[in-house]
Amino acid sequence: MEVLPKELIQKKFPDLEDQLLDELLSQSTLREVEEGEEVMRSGQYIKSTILLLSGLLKVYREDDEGNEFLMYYLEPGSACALSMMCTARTEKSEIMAKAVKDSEVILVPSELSEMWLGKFKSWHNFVIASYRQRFEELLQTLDSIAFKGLDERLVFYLKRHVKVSGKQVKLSHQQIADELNSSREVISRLLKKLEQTGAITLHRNYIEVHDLSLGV
Amino acid sequence: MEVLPKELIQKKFPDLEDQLLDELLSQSTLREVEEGEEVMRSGQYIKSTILLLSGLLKVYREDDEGNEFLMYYLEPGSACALSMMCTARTEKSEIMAKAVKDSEVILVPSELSEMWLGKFKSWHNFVIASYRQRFEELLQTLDSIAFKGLDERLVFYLKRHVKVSGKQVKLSHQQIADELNSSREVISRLLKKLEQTGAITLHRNYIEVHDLSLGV
DNA sequence: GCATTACAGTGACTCATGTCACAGAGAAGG
DNA sequence: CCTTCTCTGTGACATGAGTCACTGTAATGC
Repeated sequence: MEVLPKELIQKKFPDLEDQLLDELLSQSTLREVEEGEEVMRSGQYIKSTILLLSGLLKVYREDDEGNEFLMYYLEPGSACALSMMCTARTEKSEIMAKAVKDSEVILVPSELSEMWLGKFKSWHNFVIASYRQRFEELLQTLDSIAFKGLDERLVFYLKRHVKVSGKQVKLSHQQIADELNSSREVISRLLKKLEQTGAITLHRNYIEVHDLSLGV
Repeated sequence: MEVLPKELIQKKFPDLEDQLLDELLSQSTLREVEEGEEVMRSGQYIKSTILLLSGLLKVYREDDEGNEFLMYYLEPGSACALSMMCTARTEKSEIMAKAVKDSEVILVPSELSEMWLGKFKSWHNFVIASYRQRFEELLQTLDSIAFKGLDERLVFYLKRHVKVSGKQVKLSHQQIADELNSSREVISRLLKKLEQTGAITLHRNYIEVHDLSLGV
């Protein structure tokens, strides 16, 4: 357990009121997670709200057979709505959060979070806003799965990735396939096509994105 | 505009505090919608929160080409979280709510709803609970699309339908196909298979559900 | 009662994805 | 330098789902 730098939190979460920050500082814990490490799993341990201070998390679904798909990324300054959401986790699949980069997260015990809802207007707004944003993102994901072919989903996926991590996409085809719940060979082929349109350039273990609008 | 029967609302929304009900009664409007009528469309008109008093609504997504798929059903006593959620509706697709049966909805202007969040603890809880529940249901839908084949999705769909409307499913194959974003012929075949397992019996314009667990 | 319409069933075909089986090319480690 | 592993590329094939064309059959309307 470390000292939380108030200024940093304030910078990342500018909408939270001062008094709340003080409580946050005194009552929550900071945790550093390494790239690849699992941050949470729905319904595991004591539920706490997770605030992301630095780094990058991905939130994804995993079913009983090990299939997974990406729900969305979480960037610093945002909260993992799940921890508040998932009262009853659904039958067979779980929601997982994993660090994509080394990250720092703040863990807020649920009772506290619950209490703050009534006590601090800014916390309340923050939570509501989080719900909204996640809901929207989830809808987008849903859309892309329901209506689009894998080719478009791949472009959508790359766009999101570029947005959070820049144009050097350091992923193997296998990893991408996993997150789209597809298979490597198929992704390889689609990526090849994208390369032919000039949208991207393929390298070993990373992809250079030029202009994804060419890939449609 | 009619008089809202307080007792009825109280019965359907037992968790809302008394004082809130009074404000609700005096400041919101009751609207009756007929089966098949559109209740809302994301981003249309003034946004208001919708409380369902009686009947049944379905909430679904529709993309620019007229494809649609069902998100979830709303039963009396629940709120349409969307109206609060969808600040920025996403590019090309819209969320729609349509009455499956004749229904009565209460329209709460957004400013009011917003204000109540701070003023009434019970409203606040109600809203949070709604968010949670919708989120969960959306996740379930997402799951079924992402991981399951159309056969399982059909079973999942029928189950939901039975839950809200009973074992006499009065739908044509075409309607089902639409809500699953599939095509009639395919649904016909799958239904046929289900009939062969004894899970259902097919009739013209309606399906009799016996035991969907046979259909897996 | 006859014509029309909506719904349901079926076979043939296409297309997108997924799977299997390999092969080559870099990386990594000794 | 040689071995081994991981990542990538590709062809052949299987499967699920969508589409087309057509038939039959119950409901509806005049």
